[in-house]
Amino acid sequence: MPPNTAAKEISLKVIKTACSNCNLRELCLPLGLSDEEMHRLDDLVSTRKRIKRGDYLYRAGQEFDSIYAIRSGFFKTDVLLEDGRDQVTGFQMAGELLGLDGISAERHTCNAIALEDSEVCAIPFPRLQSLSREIVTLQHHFHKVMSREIVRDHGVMMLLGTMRAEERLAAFLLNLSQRFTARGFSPAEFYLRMTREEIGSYLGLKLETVSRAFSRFQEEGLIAVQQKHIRILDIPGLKRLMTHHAP
Amino acid sequence: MPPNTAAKEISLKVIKTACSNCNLRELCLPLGLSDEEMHRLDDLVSTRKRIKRGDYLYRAGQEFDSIYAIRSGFFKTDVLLEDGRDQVTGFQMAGELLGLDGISAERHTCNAIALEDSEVCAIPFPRLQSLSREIVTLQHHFHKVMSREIVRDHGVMMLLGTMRAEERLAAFLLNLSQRFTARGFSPAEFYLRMTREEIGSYLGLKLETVSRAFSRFQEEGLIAVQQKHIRILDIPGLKRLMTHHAP
DNA sequence: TTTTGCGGTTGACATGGATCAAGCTAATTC
DNA sequence: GAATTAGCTTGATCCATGTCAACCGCAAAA
Repeated sequence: MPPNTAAKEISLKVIKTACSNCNLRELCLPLGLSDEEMHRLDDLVSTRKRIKRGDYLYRAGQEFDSIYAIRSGFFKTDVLLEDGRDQVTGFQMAGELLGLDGISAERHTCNAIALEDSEVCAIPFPRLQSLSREIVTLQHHFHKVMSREIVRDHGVMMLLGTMRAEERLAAFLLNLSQRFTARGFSPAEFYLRMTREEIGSYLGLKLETVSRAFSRFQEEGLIAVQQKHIRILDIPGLKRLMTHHAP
Repeated sequence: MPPNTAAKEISLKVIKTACSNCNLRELCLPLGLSDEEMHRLDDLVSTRKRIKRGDYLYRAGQEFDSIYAIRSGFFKTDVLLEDGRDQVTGFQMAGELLGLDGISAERHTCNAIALEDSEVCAIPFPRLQSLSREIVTLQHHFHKVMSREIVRDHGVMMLLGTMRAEERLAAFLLNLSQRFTARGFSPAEFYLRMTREEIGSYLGLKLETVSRAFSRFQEEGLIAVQQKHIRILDIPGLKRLMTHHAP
């Protein structure tokens, strides 16, 4: 192999690691930054990490030092209660941040587990804090990201507190669809990365209930399910289900 | 009235408005700041606002410009769904912050309603952002406060997703008890500021279920209830209820 | 003081989702 | 390619909580 080829490969790799060349920059932390600012962020976000399917990115109780931006792949986060019960608190995909809950006690409060082979950018939190004191846009955006997480959680609380099983699942599918769309994928057709049990845990339901709801949706022509492959056939129908099925 | 008395009163009032003289400073935003830093925060947090019982501090949809620190009183926040369903997303007491959800879209996403006559300090958010670029401790603390809110929400999701009615109520009472304790009140005896319906909405239960759970706790000698007056008789008993009643 | 009404309690009954159980499907391992 | 297994589907039954309804009690209004 001629040496210049190797050099090119290396340099390509370096370029690909930078925020400024990441195709997720409009979804992720760099949103709204100028070129100059983004290059300063590049220095910070240099560590990339591969996580195999099933592996932990971090565990509850571990010391917190970085937040993570998902570059590719799919994660779930879950919380464990002392008595063994656990709950999935979220599913995260490319361009989303993991670890914000750890800031509060400087210790992670949940587990983050890859649901497929994934790649994340580690962002050392103290350095992010310094940089966001210098780059106002970064500070503002970071605050918005944290706040958005709070709003998202309120949505989940709403779902768990007031919706019935089928409404919850409809809301879940519509949410996935919308997030896939934002990433340039089909809004109507996707593979679920999580099991029925994980969906159930997230939605406060048992896996059997999730399965039955999928079957019902299929019978009613709202979706086509084949294991983890989902095609949404009637988005307005799913939306109607959510608003008109009030008790 | 001699003029110097009036002057004294005014100056007292001014002093009382400042963070540096607020007895909540160890719970609230100023936590960890030096005297000099706290005085700089004082300038920012100058606007006090009284909210009568039943009145809105802000409403979902309103433009966001400030977060609020509760100086005295008690609030609830709730989210409304299009179809009329609503859910209480939290109860807030003195020293806690309201409005963090509004940062994300620069618009409040929930209603904040006083459950008793209350007083809040308005903190203009853009100014808080500037100041936290200058005062590192303030920046760090603010990040922790936001993160703590995320962790709290995960706790509620856990509660709504995996706990049964009596466990939820036990968790709720223990949480109140602990927060009252942190404010120097009795851990065992307090008045609820909210109705059974509001508790139910927060816990994802109907008011009848809440009422029955209260009665059951009383029968079992865990608490003494008389309307809104609660005395916790057996804190370990309530804790046991939460961990050993797993399905 | 009496009236009114909201919030709370309690009972009887209904039901959505949990639980238990069996069988199926499609990966993964051998 | 067969065997194994994790994940999924479906049916039968059960139970916690919701629903509906009656009544109680305290606080505000008259």
